[in-house]
Amino acid sequence: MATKLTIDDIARLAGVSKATVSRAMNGKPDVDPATRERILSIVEKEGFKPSATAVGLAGRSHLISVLIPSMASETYIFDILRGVADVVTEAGYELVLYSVNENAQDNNRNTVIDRILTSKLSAALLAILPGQLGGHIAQLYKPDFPIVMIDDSEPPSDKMPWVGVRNSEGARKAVFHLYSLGHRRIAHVTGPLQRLCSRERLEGYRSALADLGLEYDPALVVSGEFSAPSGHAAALPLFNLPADQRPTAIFAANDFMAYGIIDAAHSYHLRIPEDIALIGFDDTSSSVHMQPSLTTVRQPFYELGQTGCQLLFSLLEQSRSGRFQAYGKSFSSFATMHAKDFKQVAAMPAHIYLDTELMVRKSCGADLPVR
Amino acid sequence: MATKLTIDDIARLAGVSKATVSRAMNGKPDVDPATRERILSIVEKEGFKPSATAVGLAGRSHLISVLIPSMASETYIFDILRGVADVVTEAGYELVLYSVNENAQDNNRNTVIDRILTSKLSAALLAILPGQLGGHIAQLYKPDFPIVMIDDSEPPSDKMPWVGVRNSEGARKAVFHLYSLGHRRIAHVTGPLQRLCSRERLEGYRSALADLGLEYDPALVVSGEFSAPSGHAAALPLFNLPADQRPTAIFAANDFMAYGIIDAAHSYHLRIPEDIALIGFDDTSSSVHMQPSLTTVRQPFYELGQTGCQLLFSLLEQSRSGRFQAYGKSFSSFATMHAKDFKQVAAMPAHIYLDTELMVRKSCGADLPVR
DNA sequence: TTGTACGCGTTATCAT
DNA sequence: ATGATAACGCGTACAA
Repeated sequence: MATKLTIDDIARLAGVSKATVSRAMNGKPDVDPATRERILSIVEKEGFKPSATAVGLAGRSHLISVLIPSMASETYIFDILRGVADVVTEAGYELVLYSVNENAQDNNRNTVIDRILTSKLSAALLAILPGQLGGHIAQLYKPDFPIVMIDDSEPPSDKMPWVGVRNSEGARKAVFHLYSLGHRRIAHVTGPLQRLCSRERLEGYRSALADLGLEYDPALVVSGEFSAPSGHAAALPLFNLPADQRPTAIFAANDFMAYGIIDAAHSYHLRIPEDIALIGFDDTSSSVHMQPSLTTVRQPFYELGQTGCQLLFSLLEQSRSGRFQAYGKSFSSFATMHAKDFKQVAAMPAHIYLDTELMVRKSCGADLPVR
Repeated sequence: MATKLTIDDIARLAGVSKATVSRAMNGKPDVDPATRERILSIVEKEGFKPSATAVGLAGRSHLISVLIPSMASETYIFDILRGVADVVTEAGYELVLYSVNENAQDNNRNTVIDRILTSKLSAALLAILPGQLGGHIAQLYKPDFPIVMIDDSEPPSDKMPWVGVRNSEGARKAVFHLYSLGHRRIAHVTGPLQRLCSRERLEGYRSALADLGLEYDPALVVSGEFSAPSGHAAALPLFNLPADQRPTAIFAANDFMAYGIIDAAHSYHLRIPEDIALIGFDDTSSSVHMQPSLTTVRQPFYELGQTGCQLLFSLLEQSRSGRFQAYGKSFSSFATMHAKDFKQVAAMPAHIYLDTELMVRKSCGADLPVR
């Protein structure tokens, strides 16, 4: 059924005014418990859901805008998005998706962002914009419109709430693991160094070498572009080194470059992992299917989305003054989350770092005898 | 800037009433050209954008709801979504994303769908729901709320608008190609047969065999579940056949199963493509990176999303009575699309089939001498 | 051709 | 504790 039931209908059925119905549903304190109970049961029984548009017009939007890069071949965006979507849905909110063309001029970008701000459609913004795109969001910081950034962009300012991954730690896990397997000449193929995550992984690689007492050899560090072809290209100078200077292991700054390295190894008749051990970064969904299956540093993309979204809700909670109640029992899931998590959520720090996990598979040669 | 500019402000600046502003912006016929020009230029100059919420409340929602499965490990959903997002954005609409849990009870599903319908937030619905999920959408057909389904679900009724792929033709391309390379014992690993796309691919396989004068051998047809492990498992009975009955080529109903088959071949010390040629289906983004790179039947996922969305807009166009104009020059992109494409778009058929494309790579052995 | 007035569903404010 | 009323911003009959 579910037709054009309005708040007036409920008010009439309950014999009260619509104001009271609204109060009851939003958990305002000043409602007689008996009245509230009666109203909520009618709401429940009739299956009344407030019109999202009307709520929005009245300044209580239940929409969250989410920005993603449109060209993203990088499939992990989807995993982040799923995390976001699940939390948004759980909270009884809706998700409005905008895709931003990375190649477009600033103009285009700002158009989208303008639209989000001026349409006043949504209550907050979650930006999943890797690389340079993110910087442009920084200016948007307004006290009444919560924004959270997810991903590897540099936190543009101390004020901008931000969720990311401990890239440096992740890189260290990879290098330590290779060391434990007996490797001493460990190469690194970096990502584009204008991106913070690339620099952090490089930094982790270097600090791990230092901690292990290994010398940093510039000949063993090649930079790529996060794509498979660039990984292939980056592998060539390493493979062309004299056998006694050639690395016995490579840590690639992402999985796609590792794919390219596998391909290059084939051309050179080098076996992975017997001749060269390999570890990637990301745990892209296909990495487990590669031949050999790719050992990699897993980023918790789904959790990244969840966490970013929770942070956003906590900011929303702060900007609205402590309301945010559940819509009767029909939204009990949100009520639960609220009761359980909110005190601590409301105290969430502005910058959150999540941990990576080393996924040990075949390409690192963990099941081979230590060299 | 872009602040709280309302239609009243524009009206005041133009010295007319808000009604006239509204008419001018929506391309209503009964506005003096000079007045319209003046109003639009002011709109342009001030950068006025109507509040999306208010527009929605007034019954002119610019939101499109999109349903996707939440558990989708299947990354192609994201490609479809990008196609949808780009068309939606191009049209000056916004996209509201809902993820549906496949495993949840009907209850859960209907909750989401109910929310979409009763919140009256969006003007139309695009459902990207593979498999069984799709069936539930069928009942939703209402004349005033356009719905389009994308994907492999069976078109639930003649009335339900639907966009899909020519699965049978795609399968035929694979089999014909293998035949041209000299293969005569061609096996097929099917998807789950309760899904229409699996049955269609099987049907294409059989019809191609028939056309080529090859006998259909039930021993060469094994069913899988669209996952890599199921592909691995399905390969075993084929590899265990006596050498003279063993297939020389396998056509897998999707790429993930092909990955499993590659893995199984390793265990059996069978080389791909030298001993067994392999073709998959989908062109999942990682297939090009496999070792060997996977020859596969490409589905145009991005285009699927675009087309589905265009179909949806054409239905929207039908249900609103011939309006749908551009918002002055700021939305010129949509105006362009409108002028260029709409006549034909408005005549789009309810069911649309897109073509597949055979991507020839290494795994089929196309660069080997014909057997 | 243009203006007036109402409706959409909710929340805030001020009364009671 | 509850009610009445005024926004919120736009589209659109209906009137002029």
